[in-house]
Amino acid sequence: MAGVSTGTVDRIIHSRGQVSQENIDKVNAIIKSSGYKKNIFASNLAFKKKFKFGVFIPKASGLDYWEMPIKGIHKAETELLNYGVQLVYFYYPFTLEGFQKAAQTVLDADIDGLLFAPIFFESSKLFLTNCQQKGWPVIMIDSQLEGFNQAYIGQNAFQSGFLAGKLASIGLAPSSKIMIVKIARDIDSTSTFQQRTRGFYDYFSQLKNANQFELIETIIRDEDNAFNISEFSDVSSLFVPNSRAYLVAEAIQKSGNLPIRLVGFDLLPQNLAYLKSGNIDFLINQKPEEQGYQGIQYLYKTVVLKESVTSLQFMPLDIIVSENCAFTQF
Amino acid sequence: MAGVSTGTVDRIIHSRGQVSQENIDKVNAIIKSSGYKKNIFASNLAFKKKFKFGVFIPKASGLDYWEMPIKGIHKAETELLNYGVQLVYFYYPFTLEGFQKAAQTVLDADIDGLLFAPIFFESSKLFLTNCQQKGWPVIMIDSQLEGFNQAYIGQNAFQSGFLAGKLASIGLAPSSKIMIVKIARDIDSTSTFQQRTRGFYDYFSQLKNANQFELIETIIRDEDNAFNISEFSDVSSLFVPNSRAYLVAEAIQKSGNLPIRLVGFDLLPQNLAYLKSGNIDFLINQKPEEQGYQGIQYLYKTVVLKESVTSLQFMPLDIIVSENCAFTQF
DNA sequence: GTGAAAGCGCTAACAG
DNA sequence: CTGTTAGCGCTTTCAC
Repeated sequence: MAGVSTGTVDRIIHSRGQVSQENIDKVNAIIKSSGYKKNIFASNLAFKKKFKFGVFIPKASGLDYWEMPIKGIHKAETELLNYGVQLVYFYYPFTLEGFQKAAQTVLDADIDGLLFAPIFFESSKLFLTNCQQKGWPVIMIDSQLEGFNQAYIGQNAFQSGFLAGKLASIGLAPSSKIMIVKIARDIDSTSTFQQRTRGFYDYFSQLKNANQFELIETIIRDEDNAFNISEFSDVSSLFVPNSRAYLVAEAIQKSGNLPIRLVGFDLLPQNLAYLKSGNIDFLINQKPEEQGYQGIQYLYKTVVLKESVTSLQFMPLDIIVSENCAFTQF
Repeated sequence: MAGVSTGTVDRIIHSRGQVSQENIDKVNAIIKSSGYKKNIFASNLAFKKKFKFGVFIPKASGLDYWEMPIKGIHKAETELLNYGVQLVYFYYPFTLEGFQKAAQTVLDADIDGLLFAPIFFESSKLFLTNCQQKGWPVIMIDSQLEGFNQAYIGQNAFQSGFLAGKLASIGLAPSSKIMIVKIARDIDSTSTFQQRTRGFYDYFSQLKNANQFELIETIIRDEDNAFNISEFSDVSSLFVPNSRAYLVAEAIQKSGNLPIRLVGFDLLPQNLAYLKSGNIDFLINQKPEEQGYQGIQYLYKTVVLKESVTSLQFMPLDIIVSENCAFTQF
């Protein structure tokens, strides 16, 4: 239509340069007016390059949280198999040293994009700077690296704690005692953990009658140490700001199923078991499978399809009780 | 590999016949052992046919529920535009006659698959039988047509009522009064409505102490009739088994924000407003946008990609409170 | 029954 | 800067 060859049109569409401005304008005008859209089938057929995306997350061991994002990542991998996408996995043992060692391997790899869980904040910042220098598109899941304007898929940790405040207190008699149970190896004093706790407190401070509940805390440093719930028999509701609610649930069950409200995070098999037995009342689901799946899809859309995608996607704050846990997706 | 031409292989793969059994076996064996998968891009490129899917749902009017699935359908439509998919919309006025009239139009249409909301049960059964005779792949959303072994994406209505029972009663003092508010034009006495109500009752009958709560009902036939909440000031918790909780919330607000728990369905703008104002406590989200989106994707995968997809997909029972409503997807 | 061959629309390498 | 052309893997027609 423009009186030029397909080669010229191709150069214009893909901005490969080496075309006269005159032709660029002419062709772009025709593309617009004729509503031309390229045929994806023909395009993918002819375009043979394979894309490699790195997956840089902690190694799942046993009934681990990190099995869950992997599940979603595998799903995306299967779906994109015929679409010229290949994943390269970099798992690392869940220690700072393990992370740092693996980080170097990742940086040496030949990849076109990266899915990354920035667990270790300081090291992650350094690592991310290196990635940016290489010009890699990076999508982060699970934890948000503040101060970096990078793509992130995961929950708003503050808001999830805020929500937990509601769940821990709804329907409770005024002046009830609510306790935060901090089961924290040092690794867990992550920003996510802190932000959830802050959000939890914030919920109560914004209530119209701020003194309606009494908030206390207890800290358990060693998670092997049995939690003695009977010490806290006057507490109505418990909040565990990480995935270890099952440890508390176990204690409650052993003490004869005390009727204490318990709110926690993550659909680990252990947590689900106590949800069904009634010892855990609410779990907030981070949708880790979805995070993994969406993360890979993000890379596909960004790198392969060159679409512009919103880079900040907060996962919904999914409330799970025993009555709806069988119907969660994935 | 089998020493035959591509033509022969093609005839075998598509079961077009006119091939010797010997070759059929030989080629099938090779396909299996070599793990051959056909290149979907090349296939679709050579196979020039465009696919038309019908969308057969009620016409949305104003701030209507049916705007929501359409949102998801449009999203899928945009995504699949370049993939040889075209949608044809058949909207109908939300009456039995409107449905029946439109149904005939749909049956006369030239489409390769159908997304369908079987609101009017009896007529839908007849319609569906006709679709099956035409060999159309059909995906139903919103309501499940029992007795038909057809693809469905939507909630399990019974279980959503069961969940509502939990939400309506959690934390309540024993012997509290809980009321079901049936705001039903006759149209609403749908199976979905009934099933939710049954699920709600079932929740209370399976409680260990079945007499813990007192359940009552009230029926409002004409939704323009103001609901007089002050008649029920001894009620602790209300359940509205359809999307009209906002009518009750309005009454509560007008009566001075009585502290009554209110549980309803669907994130209509009106409902969301009362969720934020605190007059509605829980909404169960059917994810109608997701249903529309997934429905079209189902047709695409089934018809275009010829993948086998699970045909029964229950939507999650999504619990929305004011603390997480800003983070729902879509 | 079977094989040969002409596209499908696009990409990318090559020759000017 | 521009045009030409050989595929990409599959479908389908036509000839045998």
